[in-house]
This record gives sequence, structure tokens and C-alpha cells, in this order.
Amino acid sequence: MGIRIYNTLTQRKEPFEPVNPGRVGMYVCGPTVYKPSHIGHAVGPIIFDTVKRWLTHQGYAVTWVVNITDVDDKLIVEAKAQGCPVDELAERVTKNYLVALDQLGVRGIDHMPKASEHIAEIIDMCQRLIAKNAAYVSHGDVYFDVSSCRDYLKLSHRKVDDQQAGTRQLAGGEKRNPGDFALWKAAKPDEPPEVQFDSPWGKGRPGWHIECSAMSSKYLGQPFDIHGGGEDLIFPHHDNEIAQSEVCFDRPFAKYWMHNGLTRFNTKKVSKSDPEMAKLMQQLVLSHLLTKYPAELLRFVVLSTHYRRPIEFSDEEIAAKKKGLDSFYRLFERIERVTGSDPYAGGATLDNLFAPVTVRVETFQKLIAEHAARFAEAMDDDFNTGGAIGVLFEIVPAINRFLDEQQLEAGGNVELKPVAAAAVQSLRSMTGLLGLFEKRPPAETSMADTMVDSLMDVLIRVRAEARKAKQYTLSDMVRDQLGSLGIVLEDRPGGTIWRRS
RNA sequence: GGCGGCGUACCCAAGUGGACCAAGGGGACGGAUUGCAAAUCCGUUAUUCAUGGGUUCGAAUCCCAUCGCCGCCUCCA
Repeated sequence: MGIRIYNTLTQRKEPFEPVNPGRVGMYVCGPTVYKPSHIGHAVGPIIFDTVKRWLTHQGYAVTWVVNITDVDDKLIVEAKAQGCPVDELAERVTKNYLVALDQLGVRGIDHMPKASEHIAEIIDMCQRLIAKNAAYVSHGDVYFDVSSCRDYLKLSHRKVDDQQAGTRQLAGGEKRNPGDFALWKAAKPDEPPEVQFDSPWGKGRPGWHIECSAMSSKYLGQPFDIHGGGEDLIFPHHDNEIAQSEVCFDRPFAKYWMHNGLTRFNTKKVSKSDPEMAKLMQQLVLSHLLTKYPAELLRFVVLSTHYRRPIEFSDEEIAAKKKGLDSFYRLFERIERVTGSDPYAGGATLDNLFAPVTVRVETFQKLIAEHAARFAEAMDDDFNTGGAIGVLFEIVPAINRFLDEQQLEAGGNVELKPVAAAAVQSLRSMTGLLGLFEKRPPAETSMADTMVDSLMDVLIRVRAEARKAKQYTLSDMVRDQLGSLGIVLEDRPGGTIWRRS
């Protein structure tokens, strides 16, 4: 049926047809790097990373751009407070952000352009707009004249007149219309030299909005296919991007506008500038969360809900999601132990399933294939990762059931082991499209040394002897005491295994 | 005030006109399995989708109204 995407511009789901057949250009608004990034900044990249994975899987060659806004009022203020240069602050925050994204499995970003490195392109756009009479210079500032754009605010579906009067008169009387926004801001005397760039209008720096227009058109051309970001950016940021870009180049800007729901905490939007949220913010800083929870769990939490819905981010919710995730890890552990195949090995494809079919396993294989189809259906439907994960949760018991029924763990039907292994490979090929279970999870503690393993072997062997002699008081004591140390024993058909709880 | 969205079981959540009189996860309860556990499997947990009207042969899904919550209109992923 093909991919369908909800387009904010048209307010409905549309069949996805790229501007250029077979190729997709995708631009997502990245952070302004002035303070440590929080969980909300990771949501977009995780979602669009998954979008790219799915588009790629469906045969498109995707180019994905995420910008870094490293010149901005807030950076200047923050750098001053910290007593360091603006570029140093930006670099530090950016670096931490990239480390976090990497841990979260965001790998698909092709370009991460910085505003400070695209001043020439920005100035060029300003000049074009001035030449077209769509922008004007005022005291060293350059403003976009919103009246030059007939369908201004078409993305947010507002009317210029409906905007509350007077709220945007901060810049004083230098604007022709209160709604006009800055393309270029003249430098103020006390601003550090690293944010003072030469321009035809004197020293200054870019306004907000313009860098996204300049950089997206540079890396993706115009029009390009998908423009994404948090839904709080629809107005004014994305409306303004559209206005300046379309007036500048006389052609459509972006075809599909995708907006992700905002992360919430205690039902409130997660926001650095909200004073009430400020106290809680350190709990929601990415680097902190990543010490508290496995990155894979955070990614899983984000993808468990459809991207347009807000996510309530709480310890309770994460703990519940973790239990679900664990059932996957246990299945993988089990399949590895029983079949000897590595579930985390790459190169898995659904085709593995259609290896030698016997009547006995045909139903099972068909079942997996049907689930794979449902998974694809969900992903095609506006990247419904929540629904897709629901399908994965049905596959796990199906494989466990097969293992149980065919008594594979107890050593029966050895010839069916490859079938079970292939089913897990199939499952893994689906989770891989969500960026999940791509590699073996790191050991839960740093003490994963061989000594612990050896000691556990000794304890398990001693306990086995006790059980053989039916000395259950003793064997249960070993198990209980290990339990209080956070170690769980499982007596399996093939012997006892242990894991940390 | 304007614009946008949301309200599905105890909690999270998919489904947005019939093929589903509602997936899936967590929790709870019962069963199988086990020496007992753990893990795994099976089953139960919404005659109903905020409320009230309407459209339709048919609605959780469309329309209107009401209530509640959230986002944007200032910086924000």
C-alpha cells in the first residue's frame, strides 16, 4: 500500500511520493546548544532516525540533515555567565549531545551543519530577499516583511490578524509590521567578537529561522521532501522558514511537514525556560538519564508511542517499559543457549525463514511471516512504531511457544533448532529497523569479570549436588541468599543458569 | 481571545466509518510446568472507546454541543 505520512501542512495523512523518485531529503531542526540537552532533544532524532531506517528499508536513498544552532542570544548570555567564549560553549554542548545521540542509536544523520559556518549562505539569502523587496534594512538589522508572503502562516493555519496584538514589539519601532522577523541582527557593542560577523550591513549575526532555510537548501535543495521538528516549532519557526525560503527561491520549500509530540513530565512540557521545570531539569538532562537507564531502554520508551503523541516521561513509566524489554532479552538469551546461534549477529533477513520447510513447522513460519507483514503495515502507516512494537510483542511468545512445544530446550527435535534461530533472526531484522537490539547489551555491572563467573559455577555445582541428594533446604538456602544479593537462579532443562535481577 | 491537539480497561497504549462489538505492554488473578522457585506457556481482567445529541444500513472512528487536560500565539525539540 505504500508509506503514508501525516502532513501538518495539509492536516491529513498523504501517500508519500518523494520529489525525486527513489531519493529522499529530510531536514530536522536540531538544538540551540547553550545548555545541556534534555530528553526532549533526543526524541526527534530517535524518531527521525527510525523514519530514515524505514524509508531506507523501503528502498529510498535518504539524506538526513540536522542543524546545530550555535549563534544565538541565549548562547551569548550563557557564555557570559560562564565566562567562556561562545564557540567554546557551543562546542562543549554539541559534543555532549552527539555522544548521547550515539548511545541512543541515532546513526543516520548525514550532515550536521552549524549556523556559524554558513554565514555566507545566510547573507546571500538576505541579499536576495532585500533585492526582491521582501526584506529591508533597519539600523543594521535586516527584517523579513511578512506582507511579501501571500500565504504566510499556512503551516500553523493562523491569520496574521489573529495573533495577539502587541506581543512582539520587543524590537521597538524599527519594524514595518509587528509580525516582521529578523533575518540579521546588528551586533551590540558588548557582544563578544566570535559572534560578530561581517556583513553588508555591518557587524552582526543571523536571526533565528534563517539558518535553517539557508542550510536546508544548501544540503538538500529546494523543494526537499520531509521537514521535521517538535510541534512547538510550527509557529513561528517553521512558518518563517517557509515564508523566507519560498519568497527567496520562488518555489515550494518542503513537501511533508512532520511534527513530533513534546515530552512531558508531570503532565507539563519539558522546557529549559520554564522556571517550574528548571528544578526538575537536571533529572531530565540526557547525560544524567543515560547514567540512570540503558540507552536502549530510553529509545524503546520513545518508540513505544506514536511520534505525534506526547510522551509522559516518568520513572514509573520507564520501569514498566523495562519489564517488557526484558522479555526480548530473555528470548535472545534462551535462543542463543538452545540453538547456539548469536541473535545479535548482523545480516539477518526475513528470507532466512524460508529455508527448508517441513509440514511440522510450516504453521509456525507462516505465523512469523504474517506478523512481519503486520509490522510493515504499521510502519507504512505514518511510522506507527507503537503499533509495530505491539506486533513484536506477539512474536516473542510465539517463538517461546515453539521452543516449548518442540521441546528444543530439553534436547528434542534438534533438527528444528535452525527454524527457531531463523525466527529470531526474523524478529531481529524487524527490531533492527527500530534501532533496537542491534548489539548485545553491555554487561550490567563493570564487575563482569571471570572471577564472578567462576564463583557462580562453583555455587551452582554444589547446589546441584544438594538437589540430587534431595537436600532442598540447603539448595533453597543457596538460591535465597543469592537472591538477596540480586542474583536469580533458573533451573532449566539443560542445567541451572543465573542472571542479575 | 485566536490556532492546534488530546480524552480508549487499574496504569501505559494501537486502532480514526464495516473484514477488530477494540492489538499489545505493565499490574492483578487463575491454570500448566517445577521438589519448591525463577523463566516460559495458556487463560481471565473494556457488551465498551470523556459526556449528551446527530449523520449513516453501520461509528471508538464523521458532525454539533458540553466538560476536562495539554501545546502554540515570547525562547523552545
